[in-house]
Amino acid sequence: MTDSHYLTYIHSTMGTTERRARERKKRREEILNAAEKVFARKGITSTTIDDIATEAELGKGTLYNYFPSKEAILWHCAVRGMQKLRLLIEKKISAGEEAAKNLMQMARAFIAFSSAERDYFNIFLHAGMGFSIPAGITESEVKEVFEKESPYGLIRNELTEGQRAGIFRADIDAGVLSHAVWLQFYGFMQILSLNSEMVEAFRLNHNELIEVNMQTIINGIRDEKSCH
Amino acid sequence: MTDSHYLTYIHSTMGTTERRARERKKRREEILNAAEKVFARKGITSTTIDDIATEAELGKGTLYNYFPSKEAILWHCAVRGMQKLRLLIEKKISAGEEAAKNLMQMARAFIAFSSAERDYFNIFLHAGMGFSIPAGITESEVKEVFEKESPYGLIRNELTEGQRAGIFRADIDAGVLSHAVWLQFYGFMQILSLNSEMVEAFRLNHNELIEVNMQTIINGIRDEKSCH
Amino acid sequence: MTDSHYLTYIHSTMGTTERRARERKKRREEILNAAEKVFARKGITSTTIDDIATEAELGKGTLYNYFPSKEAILWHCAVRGMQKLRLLIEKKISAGEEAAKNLMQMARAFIAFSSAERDYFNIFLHAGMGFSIPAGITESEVKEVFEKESPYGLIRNELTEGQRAGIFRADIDAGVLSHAVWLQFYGFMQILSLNSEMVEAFRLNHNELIEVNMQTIINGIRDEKSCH
Amino acid sequence: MTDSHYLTYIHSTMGTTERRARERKKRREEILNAAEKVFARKGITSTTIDDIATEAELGKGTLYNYFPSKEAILWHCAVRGMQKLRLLIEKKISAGEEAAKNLMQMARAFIAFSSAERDYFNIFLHAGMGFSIPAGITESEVKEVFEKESPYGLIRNELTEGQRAGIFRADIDAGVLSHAVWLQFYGFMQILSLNSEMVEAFRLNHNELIEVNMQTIINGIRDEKSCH
DNA sequence: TATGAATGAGCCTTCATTCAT
DNA sequence: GATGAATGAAGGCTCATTCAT
Repeated sequence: MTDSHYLTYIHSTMGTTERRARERKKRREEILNAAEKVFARKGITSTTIDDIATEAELGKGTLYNYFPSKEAILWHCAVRGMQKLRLLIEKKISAGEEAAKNLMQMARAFIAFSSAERDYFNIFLHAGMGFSIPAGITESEVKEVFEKESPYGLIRNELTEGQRAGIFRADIDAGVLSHAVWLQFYGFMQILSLNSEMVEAFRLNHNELIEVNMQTIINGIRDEKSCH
Repeated sequence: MTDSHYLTYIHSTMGTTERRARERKKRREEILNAAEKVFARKGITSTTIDDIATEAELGKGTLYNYFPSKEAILWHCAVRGMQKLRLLIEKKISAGEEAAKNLMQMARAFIAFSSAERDYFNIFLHAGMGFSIPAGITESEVKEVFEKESPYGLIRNELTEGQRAGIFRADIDAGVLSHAVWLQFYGFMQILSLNSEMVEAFRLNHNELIEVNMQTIINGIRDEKSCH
Repeated sequence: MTDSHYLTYIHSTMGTTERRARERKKRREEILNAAEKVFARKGITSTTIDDIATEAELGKGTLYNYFPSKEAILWHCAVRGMQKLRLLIEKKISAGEEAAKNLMQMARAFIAFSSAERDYFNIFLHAGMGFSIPAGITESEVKEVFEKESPYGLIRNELTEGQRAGIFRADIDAGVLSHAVWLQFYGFMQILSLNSEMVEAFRLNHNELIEVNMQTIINGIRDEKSCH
Repeated sequence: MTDSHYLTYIHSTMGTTERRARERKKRREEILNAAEKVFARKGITSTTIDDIATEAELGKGTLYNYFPSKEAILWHCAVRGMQKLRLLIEKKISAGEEAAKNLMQMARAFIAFSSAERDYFNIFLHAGMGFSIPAGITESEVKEVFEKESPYGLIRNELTEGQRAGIFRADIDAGVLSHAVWLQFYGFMQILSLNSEMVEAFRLNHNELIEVNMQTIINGIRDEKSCH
């Protein structure tokens, strides 16, 4: 019974717990990976728990050791999407830049994302992401994700900055304006992603549509006095 | 067997085809009425064909003599909603008025509708309305409805007029711009209607949010040169 | 258009409705027949809806057009069992006979039934029959069945008569006494039916046990003064 | 490494087997304690192995080191209940007392127990206790428990004594009579415990019902000649 | 011995659609 | 045209038990 032995014991105990937690986390991620794949391949409503389990090469029951319901799996996929989107946006903006330019950069990141990760928009919609509260998830969880993981916070920063600099209309509360802009960005991308067939049927150019839209929004919030 | 009886018989024979068509149409409407009631009461995904049949006081099979599928019923409800919305908008605009004012009036009609007929927004969303192509409905049917029954045409008129008058940016094709605006109006209302809980959770003012949004869109498409 | 034609029309309409009802009833009975068979063969908890559907040569969904749940099917089987038991008892008693003799006849009918229709006792138990209120069935339904279909009413008649004749103790309210006796008959048969293995393990004679028990109960309620 | 440390080590080695056995037994009891708590709280059918493991603050797998199955856990809970009941009864009877009085005392103990420990009756019922043979438990184990731990033996003693004293009918074998009485006591309590709702629905007095029943049973086995 | 992740058969129920009458 | 009984695939979720560590 040396100290080292004792320490080893402690250490191994700590290691076990840690390893367990690490593996649990990894498994969770694998399940979400599998879910995303199947959602993309089969569509969300057609995806069954079995499909996800098969894709994850796990037993059906195992999934329920990690998530309380199918809906929760979907929601957590959506959270990941938000995180990805936010990271993408963060890369495109810079602290010193003019707010309107940053906002336009954000918009472009949105565009890039919506085109590269179209599946996430379906997930966002079905998860009620971007705003509603799914069963099994608490309101505060949703709020926290919204504020910390979604791009909302970034938008708000730019808007506040832009108002201070006199570029954006200051007659509207920054909170309200940020929500409005977020919902515009978001709602538009979502509706577009839902309806790609019709965009094609009308022979519209998807990217042009988005570009126009984003410019419109940003123009729309400019302080009119700043225009000359 | 009186004359009147006989005459009635003759008469009914003569008009049989017409009457048949009239009655068929009436029955269709009744089914849609029933469907809308149930959709509003139980929510769309929870509504079954049985529910609609019961509400319509018809046999379940009868519904299938009038519509090819449940989805089609939903879609036709959505078409009705579009028609209602369009009528509402038409009342608010006038031919001689300035395009920007007419557009703002349209926006207000949208707001009024989305609040008075919230159920229709759910129907729009679930029907994939506003853009996608449901099973059992042909693409051309969808296109026709979109162009003739939806407010899209009205928006397009105003935008064209506004571009001609130099008020709205003319560097963008009217078709693209109209789609962009329509999608903005529509997508925003929809996302809002889906997420009233979170609007409340964040203590936002629903109407203010809408008003700001609508103004932003219209401001956004103004010709910047027109501003001084 | 003769009267007869008219009448025929009416008649055929009536006939259709009637036939429908008749067939519905018949189908219900067939389902219950099938259920009873499977319950007896596989045991109640092991029986699945699929088993019953297969036995009934019907689709699984069809069963749900006739009964709201598996539990309800079980309960209705139990009701039938009660009716059978009551009929059997009614045959064994006669209006003019002495109450104690009639009661003993009842007891014998109980014995006969519990041995011939042992499966019903399992059904009674699992259905919570004889007293409790299963989901999907209203309390008043249960009460009505208990009073009209179960042997309870017959027991009560005899006890009242026996009290009047001075044979049974009259110091106890007839209602209470009837319930007590019913529960004794019933509970005893049930516990016995549940535990036939152990009866065999102890090499007890099943019928003797029952006979002794029944006599004991009837002796037990005799008016002690009547004894000399 | 102090002496005490060393001594402890020696000591623990010497007594290891004993201590092991002691601890094993203790652990078993803890599991049963936990199980009983959960059974009472959640109802037996709704209780899962996980629930029990959580309540016992043990891993799920550990339970399987102590009991072969969930059913076995339930059965051992039932055995404990029997022991409690038997102890309760033993306190109420005295060797010198008349058999009929002792029997009535037993009945009262039964009543007290069924009311104070209602959960045990549910356990008894679900364990098939009182008579049947659960999987994982041998017939001889069941028999032994029945004879040594259940109140059956006490009942049998009194009946034999009562027969000898000429108070109870001697025309029936003591074994059969004891079983009959035991089943009556037991079956009646059980059926009552299952059906408290209906007892209330019929506005019956629970305690009166029991008292009447118990008296009836005891009266029923009296030797009729002994009555004057 | 203790653990808890993994398992997967199994269950009840729903519901859009068909079709014989 | 009207009806509603019949269908059966499909789906989300549970949970006793096993087993590698």
